[in-house]
Amino acid sequence: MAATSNGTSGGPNPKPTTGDPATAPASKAYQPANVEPRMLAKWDAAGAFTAHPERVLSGEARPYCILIPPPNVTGALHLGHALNNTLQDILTRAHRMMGFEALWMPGTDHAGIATQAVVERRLLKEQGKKRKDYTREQFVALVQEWKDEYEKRITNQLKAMGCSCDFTRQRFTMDDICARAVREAFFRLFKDGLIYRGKRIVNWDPVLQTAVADDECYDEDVDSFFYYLRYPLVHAMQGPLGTPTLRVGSEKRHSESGGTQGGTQVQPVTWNELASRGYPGADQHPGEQQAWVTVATTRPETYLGDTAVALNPKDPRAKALRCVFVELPIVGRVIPIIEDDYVVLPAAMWDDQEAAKSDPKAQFATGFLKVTPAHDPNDYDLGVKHKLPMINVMAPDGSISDKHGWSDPAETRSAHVFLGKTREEARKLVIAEFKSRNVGDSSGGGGSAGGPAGVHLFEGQKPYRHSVKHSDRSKAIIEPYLSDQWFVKVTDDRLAGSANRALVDEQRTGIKASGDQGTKADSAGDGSLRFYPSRYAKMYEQWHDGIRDWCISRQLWWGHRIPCFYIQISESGRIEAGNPTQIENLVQQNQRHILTELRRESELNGTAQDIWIDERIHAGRFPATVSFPGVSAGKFMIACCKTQQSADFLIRFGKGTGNSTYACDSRLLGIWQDDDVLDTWFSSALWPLSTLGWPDPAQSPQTKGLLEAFNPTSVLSTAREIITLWVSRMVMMNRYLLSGGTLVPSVSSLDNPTTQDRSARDERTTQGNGPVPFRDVFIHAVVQDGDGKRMSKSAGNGVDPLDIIDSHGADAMRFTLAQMTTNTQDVRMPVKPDPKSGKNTSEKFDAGRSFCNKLWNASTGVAIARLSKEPVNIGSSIPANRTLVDRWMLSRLARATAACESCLKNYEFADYVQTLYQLLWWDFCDWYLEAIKPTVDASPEQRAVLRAALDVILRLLHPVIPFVTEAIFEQLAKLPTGSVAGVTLSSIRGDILCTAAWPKLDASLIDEAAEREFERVRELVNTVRNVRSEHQVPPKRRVTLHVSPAIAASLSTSRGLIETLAGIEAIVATPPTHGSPAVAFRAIGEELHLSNLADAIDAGAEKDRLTKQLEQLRKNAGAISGRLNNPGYVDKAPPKLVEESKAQLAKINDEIAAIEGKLGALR
RNA sequence: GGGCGGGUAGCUCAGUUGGCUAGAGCAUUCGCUUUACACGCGAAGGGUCCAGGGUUCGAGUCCCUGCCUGCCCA
Repeated sequence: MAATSNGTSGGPNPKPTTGDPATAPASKAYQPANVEPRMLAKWDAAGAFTAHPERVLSGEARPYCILIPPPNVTGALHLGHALNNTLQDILTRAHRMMGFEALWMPGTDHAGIATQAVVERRLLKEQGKKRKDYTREQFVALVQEWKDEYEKRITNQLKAMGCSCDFTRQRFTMDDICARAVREAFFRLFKDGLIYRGKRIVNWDPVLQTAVADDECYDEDVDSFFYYLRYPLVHAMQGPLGTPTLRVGSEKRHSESGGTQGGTQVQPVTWNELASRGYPGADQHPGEQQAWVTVATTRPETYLGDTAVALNPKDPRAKALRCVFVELPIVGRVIPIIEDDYVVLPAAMWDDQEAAKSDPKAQFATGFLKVTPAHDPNDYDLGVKHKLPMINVMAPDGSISDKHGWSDPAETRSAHVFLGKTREEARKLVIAEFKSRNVGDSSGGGGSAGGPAGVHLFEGQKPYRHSVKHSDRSKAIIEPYLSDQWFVKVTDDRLAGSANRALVDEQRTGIKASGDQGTKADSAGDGSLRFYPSRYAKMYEQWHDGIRDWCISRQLWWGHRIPCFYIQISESGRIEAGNPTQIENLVQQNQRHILTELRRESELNGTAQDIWIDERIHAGRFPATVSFPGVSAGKFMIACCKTQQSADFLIRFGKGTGNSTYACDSRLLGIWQDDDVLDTWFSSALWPLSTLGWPDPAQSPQTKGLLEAFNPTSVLSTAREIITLWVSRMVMMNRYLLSGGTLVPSVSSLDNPTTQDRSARDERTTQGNGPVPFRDVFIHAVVQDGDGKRMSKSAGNGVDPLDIIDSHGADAMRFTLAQMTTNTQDVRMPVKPDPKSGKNTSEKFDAGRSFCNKLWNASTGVAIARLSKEPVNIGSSIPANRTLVDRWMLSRLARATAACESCLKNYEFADYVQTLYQLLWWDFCDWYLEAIKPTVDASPEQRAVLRAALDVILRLLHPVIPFVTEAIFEQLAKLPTGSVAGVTLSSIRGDILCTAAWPKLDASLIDEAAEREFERVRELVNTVRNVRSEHQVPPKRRVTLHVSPAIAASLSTSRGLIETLAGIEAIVATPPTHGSPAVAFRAIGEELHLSNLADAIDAGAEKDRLTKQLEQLRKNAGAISGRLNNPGYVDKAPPKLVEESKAQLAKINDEIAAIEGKLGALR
């Protein structure tokens, strides 16, 4: 998509700018709406966020790059995005100021199934139309409109939040640049044997008729039943390999005879026979009656696809059942009984009855499990293990069908009753049919109810509540469905192994710190990927240890279409439809001919290297015939294309040779592309490559130089559930596709494609060693509501960032979100509707608003006001001239700057914000500004420090609250600058704050003596304030502080400070006049007095105050002396600590004595 | 079922290798229209650090068990 301008015209902030708020304040409070749009325009005009890769490539600047986790175009951004984007912006802005060439790449994700489902729902609701009422192209165009709309909304939200993204380089996962990367990646992985097509059980959504991923499903408890079905036992002839031939059911067969059908003889097994084989409980049944086993199932309708019954080898019945078969009622299929310890024993057979009670399945189990490999993932595994046939009995819409793998009903009319029924209908019908039949009835017999001697096929049902998978998008119950899908072989060591090796050693389990090498076969890691917080590394590693191949095909229209092509060969009436062997032969005979021709022509027109002609079909890797959804008989996979041109050529080739006749009188009818699209995560996995222009950045001015300059990127900031879905896949793709150090991967020669697999294997052992896509992964917290529930629109507890921006301002939102970002996994945001607007909001954002207001008022109302009155003199602050409070302030600034740098490095956002909160509010506003008010107008030196202090604070705060700081900086920048030795405040570009340099404060500014002395002042002031408050001295009343001559001398430099801050008329070195109203108190280790508090001292209040103090002191003294009386403490604790305790106790005891004396005097 | 978090003041959360009287913001109470800020200033109250056991001179912090709660994976 085209680059979007960084203008504010489309911005969501509706309020117009009403002029310079500094000169025309309508209200005393900071009004973000008056400032934010103007700052956006300013940044835009400066092109401040456009990255310059050439500066990195030339060595002028180090790169700093963050790729935005692309939000879905399904909807607008929510608070979770706001949090993540705030953090990314803090990092980006800070590093930009630190002199890095910063690129924050924005973009959006096409979110295949989610977006398609949203658009389909809207079309149905608004126009009553379904997807298939449109052509594929029409429908995709409609989704594209939706995408354009939401992409715009998302972009505007990002801008309103102040995100310093490089909007000139915005990407979309389906734009041309990303599409090129997808084709290239698919092509390479396919060619290298890392993408394959295969049959698997997938989560099938029968409504949307597509495979969906686990993360697109949710589990919900459903009230259901366990049904108990009886399967009659029979003898059957063995197949050639000792397995029984599946016998097709028959109308003709009678239970009493051993009729033959399809070469298999079937005879009932009687209870007598089982009894003779030692089957427990067989003698409880009439001896001549046909025996049965009872399977327990929650899904009776799938019995149509059963291909075995399984029981546990430890089951005492197992031995007697060997070499016996089961005949599926109605269908008549004869299936084997297999033994597998996967099967849960019924509770009664457990050795440990307690454990059996706690296993709900054991409570319901009969010990016999029906095995339906095509409709249950566990059964599928059993099917593979025991080499069972897989019979799919459903159509893609979930109805019972004989067109997708089930062929027996064609020969048995009885089973026809199920065809076309939905899963729910089929379930009822199966139960009804079982209820109407007896064991021993002919399988196809007419439904007569069991006579008195008959035993119902239906044994009963028990209520059972269990969790059932549903599709997120359609809410339909997921059908485990066997179908043809595309897979990435992530289990390959070049992918999963390489992802684990990317972790830094200290974050890998199984890697000992030193010495014990080789505990893991792949212990030689690259060590460049690091998780913050580190615990997530374990999750990442475990994911790869248990990873399964990744199903990447989706039966959707919205997405990257799989770049693989099929040919169809007509059968000229000579081939029996659906006959695998004949079709296979046809392929064998025709394919080479067609492919040879194709290769020759593609070489002639220059697209040969972009077409991977797949001859592995000969090795049986790709099944020639497929009778499953999406592919019909006679259609074969032939090639994978890398470019649109090569695809076009292929289609032309198909058309042009449509009349050519090949062997067996068959003809090439055409070539067309696979209908499926790729899982959205496939394109997301390439995000660090595609956004930076891979495979050929030079092709577009937007991407030129990006890949070389910015991959590996600096950090990925994302949510934890994304670790498995996205982080892992990006690492695998980046490392694989950039391995070998070549940016543009060379396409291997096609000279010898049939042996490619083996001949290239040795070279490939070095593949997967490319760079990681990002060095750090920061996992941020999940925003929850006040009850710990995840925020979502559907739950009604969501908060829209734009609402917060309207009510509190973008800075306030950012500040609050950053403040909440501690190392925990969740952050709670109590939500309540705003009484005025009805929109959801949270009081938590008040903190951010107050903070911005405080900064605004302190800056404009005090600092800038004073600086404007008496400009700073150039060269005016050198250390020798600094007052205590200036030295202290500079020391605080130097410490805060260092703390901020450390926090940013470690992704400690809450600490970063806390540091700045304390610096601004406690240090700068509460103490520094108050302290300098009486002196600053007369002191050029102090004005220089004030100016520098504000400047440093603005720079440190800018990454968190960019708007208000930029607006203040605008005013500050107009004032002349004085230098403050030790403080460097420079600019990278222009005179705006977002490209001002990060402040440099010399470590020598850290002044411990000034801090100690200021602490004394602060203690004294606090104590005086406390005494005043206890005695209810009116705030305006000036009191007199009496100190000893020694203290008076030591306070000489801070006398004015103390007088200002504590409301003191004078500090005198004489005791209060005897008999005058005065209060004694202790502070800074001395006994001091305040006089002139009031005309008369309230003795009662004073007594209360002292008594309270005394209690506290005695408690403390008790604790310390208790410790000192403990011999263990004195012997074992560090001596320094013991000494400190002793000194402390002495001091407290002194104070206790002094207060006791005073209390005595008061009585 | 496997793995990972959390449980500290009324609320939301800090609390570094175990060591000063366990902190902050909001809320509450009291005082204040003070010349930047009531989105403010000054002061105060408020905690059996989930429970039980263990290690230690000393545990909110380390170990074990249990309870509650949330998430990820299967």
